[in-house]
Amino acid sequence: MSPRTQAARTEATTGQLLTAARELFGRDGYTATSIDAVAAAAGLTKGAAYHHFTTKGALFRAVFVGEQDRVAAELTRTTAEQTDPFAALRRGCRTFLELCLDPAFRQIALLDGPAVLGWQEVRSIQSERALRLLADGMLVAAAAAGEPDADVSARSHLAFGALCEAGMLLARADDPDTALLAVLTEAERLVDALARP
Amino acid sequence: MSPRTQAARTEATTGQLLTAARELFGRDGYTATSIDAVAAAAGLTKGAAYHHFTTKGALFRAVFVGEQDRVAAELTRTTAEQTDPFAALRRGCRTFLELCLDPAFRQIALLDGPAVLGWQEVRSIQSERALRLLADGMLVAAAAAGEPDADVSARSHLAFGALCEAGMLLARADDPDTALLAVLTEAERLVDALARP
DNA sequence: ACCTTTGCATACTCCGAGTATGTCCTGTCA
DNA sequence: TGACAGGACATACTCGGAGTATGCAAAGGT
Repeated sequence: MSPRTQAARTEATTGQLLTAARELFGRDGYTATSIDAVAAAAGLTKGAAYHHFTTKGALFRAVFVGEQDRVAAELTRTTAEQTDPFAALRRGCRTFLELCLDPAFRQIALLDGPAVLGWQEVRSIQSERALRLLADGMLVAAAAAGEPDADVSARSHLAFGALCEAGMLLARADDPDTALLAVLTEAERLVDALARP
Repeated sequence: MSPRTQAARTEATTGQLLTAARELFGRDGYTATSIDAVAAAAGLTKGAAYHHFTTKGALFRAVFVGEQDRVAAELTRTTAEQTDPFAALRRGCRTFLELCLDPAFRQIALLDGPAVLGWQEVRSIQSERALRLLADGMLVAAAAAGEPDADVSARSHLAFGALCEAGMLLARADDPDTALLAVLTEAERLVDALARP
C-alpha cells in the first residue's frame, strides 16, 4: 500500500492533507480548524503538514486554488457547447450557482478566501480562472451586441461580485432547487443587462 | 478629566475601545489584531475590554455595526434631496463607493466582516440598514418604471454584492478619484439596469 | 554498502484568547 | 456620613494552537 518512490509519497500525503483540509475548512471555517485536526483527519501529524506547507495560510491557499480550478473546469465544460454568447453567459451563471449550493465551497471560496488570503491575492488567483472566463464571455457578448472593444474589466468584476452574493443567498434556502431557480433568473437578468452595452 | 458617574465612565471607555479597535482592525485586520493591542491603544488593559465585550468577536461586531450605521446615515443624508428615484440610486452608489475609498472601511466591512461574523449575521445587520435603503430605493424605482410590486429582495442583494466588489476595486488604484469615476459609471449602469424591470 | 537527502514524527517554544481574582470607585440607604 | 453592595478596571493566571527544533527511518545516488 505505501508507495515506494518519494514523489509518489509526497503526492499521496499532500493529497490526503488537501482532502482533509478542504473537508474541515469547508465545514468549520478557517480559524476554527487547527493544523493538528487536519493532519489527524489525514492520518498524519502536524510535522507532515508543515513539511509540505510552510504555514496554515499556505495550506488554505492550496485548497482555495483547488476550488478555483474546479470552478474554471466546470465553467469551460458546461459552456463549451453554447454557441450564442449570451446563452453561454447564462449557462455560466447556472454552473457557478450550482457549485455554490455546496456549503463547503461557499465557506472556502466566498467567506474565508478573501479574509485569509487578502483581496489582491484572491483576485490574482481568479484572474487566471473564472474571472478570465467571465471577462472573455462578456467581451464576446459585447462584440455580438455591436461594441467590439468595450472595457469589460470592471464590468466583469461587478458581475462576479453579484454572482458571489447570489451564491451566498442560496445558503438559507430550505429547498435548494427552487432557491436556485429564483436567484438564477435574477442573476441571468443582471448579467444579460451588463453584457449588452 | 475622569468622569464622575458610572454611565459616563462606561461610555467613555467603550468609546475609546471602539475607536482604537476600529483603527487597528481597519489597519491590520481582525486576526492580526490582539485584544491587548486594542486595549493598550485605548490606554487600558485587557480586563477593561473583556468587562465591556464578552469576546473579541463581540468587540469586532460593535465596530462593524458602527460602520454600517455610518453607511446608512451617509446614504440617507446624501439621497434625501434626490427626487428622481433613479438619480437617488445613482447617488447612493456614489456615496457607498466614496466610503469604500477608506482602506479601513474596506477591511472591516467587506473583508473581515463576513468571515468573522458569518454571512447570516452580516446580512441581518445590513438588512436593517444599507440593504433596506437599497431595497426601498429599488422598489420605488420599479414602481416609477411601471412595475409597482416587483420582488426587489434578491435584486437588491445582487446589486449590493456588485457594489461591494466595486468598492474593493478601488483598493489598488493609484489615483482614487479617477478610479472612483471609472468604477462609478459601471456601477451606475448596473444598478440602473437592475432597477428597471 | 556507505552517505546524503527527503518524509515524517515527537517534543518543544511562544503568543494570544479567555478566566479568576483582587482592588478601587460609585451610588445607595441607614 | 458612613458602611455596604455592585460595577469598573487591573493583575495574574490557564490553555490551546501556530510555528520551530530535533530526531529517525526510508529513498536514492555513488
